[in-house]
This record gives sequence, C-alpha cells and structure tokens, in this order.
Amino acid sequence: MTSESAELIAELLTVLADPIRLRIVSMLVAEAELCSCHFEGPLGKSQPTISHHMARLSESGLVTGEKRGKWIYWRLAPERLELLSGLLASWAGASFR
Amino acid sequence: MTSESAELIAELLTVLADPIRLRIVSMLVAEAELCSCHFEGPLGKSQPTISHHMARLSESGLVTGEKRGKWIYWRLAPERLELLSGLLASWAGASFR
DNA sequence: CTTTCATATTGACAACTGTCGATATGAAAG
DNA sequence: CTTTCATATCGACAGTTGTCAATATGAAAG
Repeated sequence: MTSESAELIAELLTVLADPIRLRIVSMLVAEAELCSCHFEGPLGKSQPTISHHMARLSESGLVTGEKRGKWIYWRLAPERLELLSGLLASWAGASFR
Repeated sequence: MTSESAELIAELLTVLADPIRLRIVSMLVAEAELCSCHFEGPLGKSQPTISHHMARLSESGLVTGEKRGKWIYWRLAPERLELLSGLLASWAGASFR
C-alpha cells in the first residue's frame, strides 16, 4: 500500500471514526433521508456540533445533502463505504489463504 | 446503533485511521509474519514511534504479537477486520434496498 | 420590508494524538 | 557477569479534534 493511498483511506476512516458521526450514518441507513434538525435531539448535541459533523461527512463524500425549502435533506452515499468494506474484507480474507 | 456500540466501533476505526498503521496492516496482509524492526525502515519512522503503533494495534485486537528469541513476530488478527467490513458492507448494501 | 427559523461560521478551550530523543528493560549471546 | 540489541517507557511538543456559546447568513413566510 502506497503512502498516498494510505493517506486517502486514513482520511476516510478518520471521518467515520467518531461515535456521533457513526450514529448519524446508521440513522441514514435506517431512514434514507433526514434533515439536520433530526439529529440534534436524539444524539444530544448542539446545532453547531451537528452542522460541523455533517460538513465533515459531506466533504468526505460519505453523505450528500440537498436543500429543499428551509431544510437540508441528507442521504447516504454508498460508494465510499463500499470502497472501505471491500478493502477491509480483502484484508480479512487474505489471512485465510 | 446504540451509543455504546458506536463508541466501540469508533475506537476500532480510530486505531485503523492512521496512514502508518494502515501500511503496517497491509504489510501484514502480504507477509503474514513480521517483526517490529521490519517496519521502521520502509515506513521511515523511529523505533519508539513503531513501538507505539504496534501497541495500539495490539491493544485493539487487530494484530497479535509472539515473542521468539529477541524479536516479536506480528500477525494479523482478522476478527476485528471482519467485524468492520461486515458492518460497512451492510450499511453500503442497505442503500440499494 | 420584517420576522422567523434552519443552517453556517467564528472563537475559544480542553482533550487527544503522532512524533522523536533520551533512557529503561530484559533477554540472548559472549 | 558483561555486552549487545530488540523493544518499551518517559517527557515534551506541535498539531488536530470535538464541543459549545455567540453570532452571522440566507431564504421562506407573513
């Protein structure tokens, strides 16, 4: 694994490696479409904190947001998750060969 | 996803979310057994730094070390990688349903 | 235009992290 | 016992991160 691809994967894993962001992603797996205001209460975090987490998830390509009316509706973007799960699966599988 | 399991997964992802540790794991995927001294040169990091990374990987259960003679031989422990890749795969797959 | 309200930005702070030089540990080898 | 050498620990430092209160932005609604 090259230094460059390690930096890329590490960046992606870093974004995912936060309890609040994990729970946001898992809520989007279950609900498919949610606006920012749906996260504040259940996760017990302030509005700026949720905004910060959504920005990080969005910049890394893990979620996409669409503004409709006053709200931003968030959806999961599965490509990066597939990239990660594929890499980890191949690593886990390699140790059986 | 509960707060507790989010903390657990986040901890595991945090350990993996470092370029040097990712490259260590990928070297162990390819070589199956390596001692600490094999990492310092190729990764360009000092001995204390490698020792620190190996401790973190070992504490999280991603690798196991066995001392033979003067050296510690490191191996991949695939269970945690399987846990992560399974979770991410199910999340990525859920958005197709 | 003014008000309302969802979201973004700023500023600040405590906590954590990766790194290395210096040093300690501990076991094999002489 | 002494030396050698792989690994661990310590101490310190710079950089990053999650968090929130305060404030700004900007668009919809009245």
